[in-house]
Amino acid sequence: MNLRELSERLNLSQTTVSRALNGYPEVNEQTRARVAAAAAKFNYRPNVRARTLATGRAMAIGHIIPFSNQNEMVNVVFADFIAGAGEVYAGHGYSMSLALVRDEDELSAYRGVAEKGAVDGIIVHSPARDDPRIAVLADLDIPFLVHGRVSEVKTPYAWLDVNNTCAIATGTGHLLDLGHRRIGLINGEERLDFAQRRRDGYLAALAAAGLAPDPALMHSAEMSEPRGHSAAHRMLDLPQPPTALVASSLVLALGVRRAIEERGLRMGRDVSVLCFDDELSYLPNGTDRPQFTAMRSSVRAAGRRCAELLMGQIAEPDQPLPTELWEADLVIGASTGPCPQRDL
Amino acid sequence: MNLRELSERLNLSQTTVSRALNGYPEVNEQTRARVAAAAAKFNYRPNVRARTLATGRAMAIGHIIPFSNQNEMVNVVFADFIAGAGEVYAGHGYSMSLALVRDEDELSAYRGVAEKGAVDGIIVHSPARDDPRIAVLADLDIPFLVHGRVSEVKTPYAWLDVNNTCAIATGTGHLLDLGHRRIGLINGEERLDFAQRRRDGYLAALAAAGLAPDPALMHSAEMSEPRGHSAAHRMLDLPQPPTALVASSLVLALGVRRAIEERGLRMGRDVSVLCFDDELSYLPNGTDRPQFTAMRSSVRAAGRRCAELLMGQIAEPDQPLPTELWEADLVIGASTGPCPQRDL
DNA sequence: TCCGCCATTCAAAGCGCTTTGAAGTGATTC
DNA sequence: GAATCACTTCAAAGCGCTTTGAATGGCGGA
Repeated sequence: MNLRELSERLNLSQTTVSRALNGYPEVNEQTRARVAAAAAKFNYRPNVRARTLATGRAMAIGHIIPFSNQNEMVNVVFADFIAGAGEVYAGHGYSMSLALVRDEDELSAYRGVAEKGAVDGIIVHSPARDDPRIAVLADLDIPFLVHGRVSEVKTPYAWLDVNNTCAIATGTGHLLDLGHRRIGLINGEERLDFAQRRRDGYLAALAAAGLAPDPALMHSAEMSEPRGHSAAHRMLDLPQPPTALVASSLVLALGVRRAIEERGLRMGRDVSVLCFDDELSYLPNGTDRPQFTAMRSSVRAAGRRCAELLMGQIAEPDQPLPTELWEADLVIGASTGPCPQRDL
Repeated sequence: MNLRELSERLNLSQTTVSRALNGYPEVNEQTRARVAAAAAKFNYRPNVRARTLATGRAMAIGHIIPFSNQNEMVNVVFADFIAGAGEVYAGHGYSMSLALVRDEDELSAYRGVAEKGAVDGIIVHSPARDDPRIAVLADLDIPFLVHGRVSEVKTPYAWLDVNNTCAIATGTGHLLDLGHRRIGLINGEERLDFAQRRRDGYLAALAAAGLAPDPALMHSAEMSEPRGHSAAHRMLDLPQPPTALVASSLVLALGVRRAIEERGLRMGRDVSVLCFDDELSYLPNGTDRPQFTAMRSSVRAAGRRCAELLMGQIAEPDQPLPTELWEADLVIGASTGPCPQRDL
């Protein structure tokens, strides 16, 4: 059942039927009711493909998720971000088009997704420091918004980011306040922008306390549980082990905790742990008395907001490009405590 | 730059240009080269919307992820499944359209996604025992495939599932072989089909060993870390606590482990834990000496296979509906050991 | 009675591509 | 020299919708 058939059945023109169904005012209310009834009766649904061709809008947002070959890990936060964005899209009649893209086909993939007309806008995930995607997208002349930032790109672009530097500086400062002096950092891959910024925050906090960084206390790798586990072990094996660890994600922190406990130590007493908590729905850190002391910022909320900002950009392309910087909250949990007076 | 413009520039008809670009044989190789060069030069990309209208195929697969209001948790396995499916789609020129759907708008959402022509096929996630979606989709007359099964639906439909009953029966049997007699089950929500089947497997193994199930040792809730944690505590608080626990997912098992350690017990010695491991990329259980003894089946591989099966169905609609049942592997890890001879 | 106006409705022109059926070339065959 | 054929190319008809610009008819005011 298509528009032509329906309009023939009703003895009306396609124009009138289309307008009746789309709520245009220049249709007699009686006619509109008749059309609506027939549409329901014959179970008519307009063909999306034809509609998008005619209107010129795809009513879809593209999300491009990069994943490399060496490291097939799908970003842990991705599901929650998508959930947040998806909620908003649904409320606005947009659909969401996902593309998982291997690093090496990045460029072609952008063409694939942004290929003329498949989507009205794009959200860029997991940007690297000098992410080439920004230039490509700017060139493609399609609205896009970056979840995160791209330090090395100086041309303006739309983004929403957590203040990672400040967050980790605050967190590290909290550990310093507790008296810790040897503090390790277990970070994500530092080619990614957020990880680089978190590292900056860590270094800034140490510097502010007059401490020199120790390369042996800085680790960077993909953010999985076993990585956190092995990195923590390695640091705790040092002649001068850290008394506190900063983990760049809750998943890493889980591995850190396992390592601590395997050594017969207690987290929060013998070793303090602070992590960044994206408030993932399936890995909640607790509300009243969180398991981990953390810098907290909901990635799901970020997804929602990114969706809103991008749709706003699409609706009003002449507005300045939106940028938003969110501050993370420090929440005190059970994983931190005063520095043990080990050598006194 | 569209096809018409390009063909005018080349002094060729749209037909020839279209055929040249799409690899049809009836085009002079010299002409084809000329067309290809011009297309590259003018950066021509065919408009996807127009193409799908003309061909009648959307070249997109829809994924519908349900989430309820009480429980906003996005299925943990979802990201990995999507990653697997996405890889396969990319290789076949398909794109992936996601819809996050609140339980209450389920029906309308199906119309939204399957709305005439938006997608060529649909993958159904997290089916419940008597999932109403199957009937709706069958009615919509669009190819679809269920990841999991729907026990109460008797009409044929395409599916791919892990043999959950058998997997958990095997796992529980393993614990029984180790001498455990009080074994707890920490399951997912049992309105979901897979959880129901896992429960069946647990009960079957107990029955085979001549043991009666104890309701106090059976827990069912959403699969998050804190739920595993609280459920384990509750069971270990019983006058006759279990000596072994079966957890329906690795995330639950993480909470279980935390509870065990909080009580000063050691997992694998004092309390054995067996879980179902979906081989999530960011929560690997280890390969040589896994942290947890587990029934293992890769959800990413399932995603890949589901995508293949669905695309096969779309390509050859007259073939019988595919169904596939996968067996999970028992992998022995550090979390299980012989039943402690507590009261002897 | 005529005119202009408002409320409806319509025919037709796209949107940009694919695909059908026909036609224009030489070259080859009888 | 006419007929056949393979190889290329083309004009035009969709695909199913939206939207423009025009037409229709009923009505009150002049």
